[in-house]
Amino acid sequence: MRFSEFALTTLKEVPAEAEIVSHKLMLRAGLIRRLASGLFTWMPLGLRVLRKVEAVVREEMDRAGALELLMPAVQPAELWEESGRWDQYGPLLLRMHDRHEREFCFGPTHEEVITDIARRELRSYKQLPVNYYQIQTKFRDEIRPRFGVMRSREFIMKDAYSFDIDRDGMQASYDRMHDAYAAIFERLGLKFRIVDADSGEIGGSRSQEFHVLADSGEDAIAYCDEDNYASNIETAETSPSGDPRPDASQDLEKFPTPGVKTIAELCEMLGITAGQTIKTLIVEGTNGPVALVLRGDHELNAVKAQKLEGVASPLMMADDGVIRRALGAGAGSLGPVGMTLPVYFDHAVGNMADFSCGANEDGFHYKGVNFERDLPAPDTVDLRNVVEGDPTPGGKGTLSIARGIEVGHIFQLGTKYSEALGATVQDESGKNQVMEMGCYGIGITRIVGAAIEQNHDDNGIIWPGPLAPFDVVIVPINMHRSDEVREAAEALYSELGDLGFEVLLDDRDARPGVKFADAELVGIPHRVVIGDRGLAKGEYEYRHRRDTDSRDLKREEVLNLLKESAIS
RNA sequence: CGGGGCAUGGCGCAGUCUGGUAGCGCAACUGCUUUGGGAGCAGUGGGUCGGCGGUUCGAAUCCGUCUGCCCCGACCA
Repeated sequence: MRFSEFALTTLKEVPAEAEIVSHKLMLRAGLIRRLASGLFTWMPLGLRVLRKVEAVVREEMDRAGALELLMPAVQPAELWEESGRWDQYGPLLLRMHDRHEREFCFGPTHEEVITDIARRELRSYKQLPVNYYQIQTKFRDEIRPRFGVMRSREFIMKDAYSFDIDRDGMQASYDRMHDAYAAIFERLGLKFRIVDADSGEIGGSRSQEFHVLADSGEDAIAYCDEDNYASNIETAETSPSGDPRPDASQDLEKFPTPGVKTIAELCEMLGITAGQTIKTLIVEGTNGPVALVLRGDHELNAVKAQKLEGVASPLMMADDGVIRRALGAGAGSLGPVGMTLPVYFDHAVGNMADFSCGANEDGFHYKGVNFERDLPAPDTVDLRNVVEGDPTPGGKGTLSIARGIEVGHIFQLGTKYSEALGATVQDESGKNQVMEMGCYGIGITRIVGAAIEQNHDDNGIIWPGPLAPFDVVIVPINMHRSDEVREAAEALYSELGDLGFEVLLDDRDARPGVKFADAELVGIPHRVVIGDRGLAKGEYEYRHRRDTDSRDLKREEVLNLLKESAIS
């Protein structure tokens, strides 16, 4: 491709809408342009990258025995009513109707459609296992689209669905996808981690997420390499410490704390740390509000809390009126002493002694509170997010916390959808069996953003080789004034093209600095500079995007080096 | 959806408080000079100042209203 024919516009200044690096760089390098909130056009350069991702995903899916098909993006409401999700899915689902007033939605996912296909196509256990996949545009009417392509409303997803006769078969299909996903992210050259996850809205039992590690990631991951453990923080479990509770050494004292509303304020007033306090959160319950008690420095884990008996799911904090009616005090002055609501204590609270907490009376707190003396010893449950240094569930190490971008998610669905839609096959004895399903998603468009988050510097993008829109950029210096330079550049351009490289020839009549800056912004891995200066010595200048210095090489050396890089 | 902010050429912004000629930088176009790290000079094009309504002799500027976008929270590939 000749730069002069590529209609690429790069930006020196960043549009104000962009906040994270990948979004800024994608706009500046001309990969994407925004149409409306959460809607992006993939420009020619960006599309080249997208296609690279697709190609790798497709190859590995095919290799794993999955079958590609393509389902409609628009889906009839009836199917969603059959699965029960028409009412469940809520505003995330973009609904519409046709000229006959029939209801449809723009598919946010395709469990319903694929299960419908499966129940029509699959008759016998002999046809199983089957794993269908597609690479297709989804729409989710996100509450808050942001970060460019990372959380857009329209996005491209690879979604796959496996069908098996029994649980063992499903497990095998799941394991194959697990391995295929690992191979995909490996090949794409991304640093990633596989973590245990909550199965959430889609339903089902086992589920794991694939996270690209990046500081800007929206998810927190708890992991421990010694113990071979990794989990989304949503599902990382804590257990009671085996240590005995210390004895009480202080007397219970109630004291005035006018204006103290937060743990931080309480700590400042008493000169203690948050770890010596207790916070009491009131959430909506299925049968009136429920109190959740955590150590002051810990964070409530919503996924864990909403699974507790009597707690409303999805989790909702009780509003101030409810709290006041139930306890006679505001949110800043609550505590477990004399608590009249059903209450859950976090494991970590069970080990506390001489702690401080609210007195359930506005403007008053207790200090020197102790279990078994001031309130009954608690049964404890897992309520909080793990923190750095917590023991692993296996007990062999301690947890570290990293941030990640979720680019893949695999689920064991079981029979949730096959049951609802009646997707059965006959088994060996001729009896109808409900098929066991798994589903497997990869955010194709998100991968592009995630790759940039992980691979960039001050000058721009540094594409991992397999993702690069071009392999090589040729930068001729003064091409329009030097016949030697022009001929050398043209010759190299066509030769590399013949060798199968994707080459960008920067044939613009621009100053060198402009070309260098664009080459770096766009992030093409290999750069070959050709100028009169080097040609006089029979040399080209080569530099990899990751290198800080360039090397003067003979033409043959450049060719060999590129050929070698293509093999590895 | 709740809270905060913004809307002025393609992009980044000033001007708004205190009403009176729409401006700067980048980008684009033309010409000349220049050519190894985002060049210089001269010139050109492009904006109903987000929409609608109001106040006023006069509105980018004041008032009302609507829309769009961004940021902070619950959702997710």
